[in-house]
Amino acid sequence: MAAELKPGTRDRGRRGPSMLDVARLAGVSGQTVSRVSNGHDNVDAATRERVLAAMRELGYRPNRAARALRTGQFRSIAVIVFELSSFGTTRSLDAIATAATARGYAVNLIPVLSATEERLSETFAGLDHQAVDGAVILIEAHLLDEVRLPETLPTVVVDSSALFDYPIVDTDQAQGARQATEHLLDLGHRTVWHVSGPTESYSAIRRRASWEETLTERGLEVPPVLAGDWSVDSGYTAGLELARNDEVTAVFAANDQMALGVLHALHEHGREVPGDVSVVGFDDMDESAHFWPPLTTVRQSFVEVGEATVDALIHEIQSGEHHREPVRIGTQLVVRDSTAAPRSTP
Amino acid sequence: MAAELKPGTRDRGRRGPSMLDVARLAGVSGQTVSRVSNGHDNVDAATRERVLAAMRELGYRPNRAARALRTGQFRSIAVIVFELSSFGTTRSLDAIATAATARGYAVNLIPVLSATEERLSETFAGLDHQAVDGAVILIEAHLLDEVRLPETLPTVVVDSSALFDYPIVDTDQAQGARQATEHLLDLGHRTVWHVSGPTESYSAIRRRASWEETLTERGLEVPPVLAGDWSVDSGYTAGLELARNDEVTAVFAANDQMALGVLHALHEHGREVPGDVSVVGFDDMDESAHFWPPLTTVRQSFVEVGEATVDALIHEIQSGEHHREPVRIGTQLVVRDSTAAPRSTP
DNA sequence: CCCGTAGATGTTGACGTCAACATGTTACCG
DNA sequence: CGGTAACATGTTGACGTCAACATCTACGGG
Repeated sequence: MAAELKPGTRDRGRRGPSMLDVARLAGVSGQTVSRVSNGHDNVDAATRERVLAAMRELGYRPNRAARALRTGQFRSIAVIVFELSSFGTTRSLDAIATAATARGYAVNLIPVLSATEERLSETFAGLDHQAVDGAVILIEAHLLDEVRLPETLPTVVVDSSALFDYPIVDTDQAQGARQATEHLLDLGHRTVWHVSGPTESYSAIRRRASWEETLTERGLEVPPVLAGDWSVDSGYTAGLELARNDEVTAVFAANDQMALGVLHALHEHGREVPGDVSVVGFDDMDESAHFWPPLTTVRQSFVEVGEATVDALIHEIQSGEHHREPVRIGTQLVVRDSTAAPRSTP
Repeated sequence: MAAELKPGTRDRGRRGPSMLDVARLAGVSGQTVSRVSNGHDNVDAATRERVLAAMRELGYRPNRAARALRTGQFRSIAVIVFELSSFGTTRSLDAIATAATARGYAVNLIPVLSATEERLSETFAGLDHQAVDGAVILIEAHLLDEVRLPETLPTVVVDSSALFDYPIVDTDQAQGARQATEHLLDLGHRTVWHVSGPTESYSAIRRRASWEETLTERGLEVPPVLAGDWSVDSGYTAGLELARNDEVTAVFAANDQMALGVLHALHEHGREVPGDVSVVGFDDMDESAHFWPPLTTVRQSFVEVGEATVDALIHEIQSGEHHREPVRIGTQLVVRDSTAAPRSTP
């Protein structure tokens, strides 16, 4: 990609017109301009027209800094992310940014440079320096347990934690994991192996717990868990182990990226998918439909989670109260070619 | 994922301590606090210590709105994106955010809700409402040709356009495409087919031009281009066509996602990779090493592009001048299993 | 014909910070 | 020992906006 600068001169340094400039041109007071600018209705229609015309003529834009200084609100929220490499994080960020923008809030993207406790503390402390009214924390919760959250700022943690007593918005991880597991069992598999996300992630923990519960409910053996970290590489490593074990006929990976790694390892070892082994993922990335074979997976609605998250945060910002009603966003199983009945059903 | 709110009370509404509170506690004037706060060196060491102690005790944080109002600078840049679905965009955003944060600038993420001209104009107009000193535009350039860029704001367009006369920072698209094409030719392929990015993208245009040039230089036939749009789906569609054509033995896709689509189509039609057809991508996504077969691709350094972009923008913000020296960031061919010599070299 | 009232508009001051300028203090020079 | 540079610190006002309050006008009822 290329970067380019706009040519031509530009009067940097000179500030734009202020409310008073508009007021002068329209022959009214600054306050009236303010009222028009904020959409208050106690302004005569003709006056409003005159002010709007003046605004247009001067190219007036309200100064956000002054407004924020005066009102004490920035109309801006921070989103703290660790890495944009994981599909889930990226999608959530997109959804949150879209929802916030639609609600008239700006989004401050704050990357944590490395996932050490120290950096994280630094970032949270720095949050007070940012011009924001609240924050969404898009980082696996475990890291937070050691770290003091900002105390003076409304905060929503996406991916809940044992330390916080009531989760507000969540993809229904349990439902999704159950759908994946049951799909494989219903096809006739004896049991289902699991490649989990990092133990520090509560999403991962819930998916795993639900997988285990589903097996137990049916009185089935629960195979040992292979722990990954959401990355393709970790899925591949787990896959190598699974490929060596002839007993494995069905695998549920906690996300699509790890599922891809598993597929890779199985291919390498000449185990056919879905002939020898069936694989299910979680997320439904754009790519998943084109894996080889196309991946059966669980689709979650990042859009809904993003909207609910932003709503909860804005509600807290504006009212000072928590939104106590938990919201569960449903999941949907998408069946593709990576799953089939086991070759030899006894 | 889950969202959760911090429990406990919090004194919303009450503002934090101001400079004057600190000044009072430290027994100095507000101005001295300001000097300490801004790291000026004309403050006595003992006084500075006293002020810092007072800041710590009160939990003082400078108010960004007031500072911005006073100085006229927000120390914040906007990044305008269309969708976070494409790998390149996401990676660039990550790199830009990291670079900007490291340089003390906040990042305002501004999503364009749909890629219509109207929405784009709206977004650019709205830029003046944002509390930012400059903007990075991370949208394929073609859309911009129809749209007035913000005029009063330093702006850097990532992915240059014919309308802007000097690209500043760029992955060396030409070099990358040449590496990919030559790699295939050096393996003994007669010619190389190309699945291009959207014609509105200048990155895509350059990759395509360089591929064509490389073939022409060697006096080889230039096959018709298959036009994609960066998406996996479009790669799959192009792949279907390529799979039907027995003459095709080597394909260069303009990004990894489309390469994945091509692989899918080839598999479906029973054409072996790399036995029958070799495939090269562009980007080196995390996933690419685990495609089946692992994908040969061109790695580009988003980090360097991001840093150079932010540097150029900040330079313009602070000096008012354009940075005229173009920068080209090199690419690197990563050879994996998706490429090999053609089966029958005549 | 006066007063009350509602709605439109104006005036004032403060939000927190920092640049510019003013003042105070120390120390070194010839 | 007066003069003055070099440095530390203080005072003042303005950045652009909006809430609170003050004023003005028009109109209807008594």
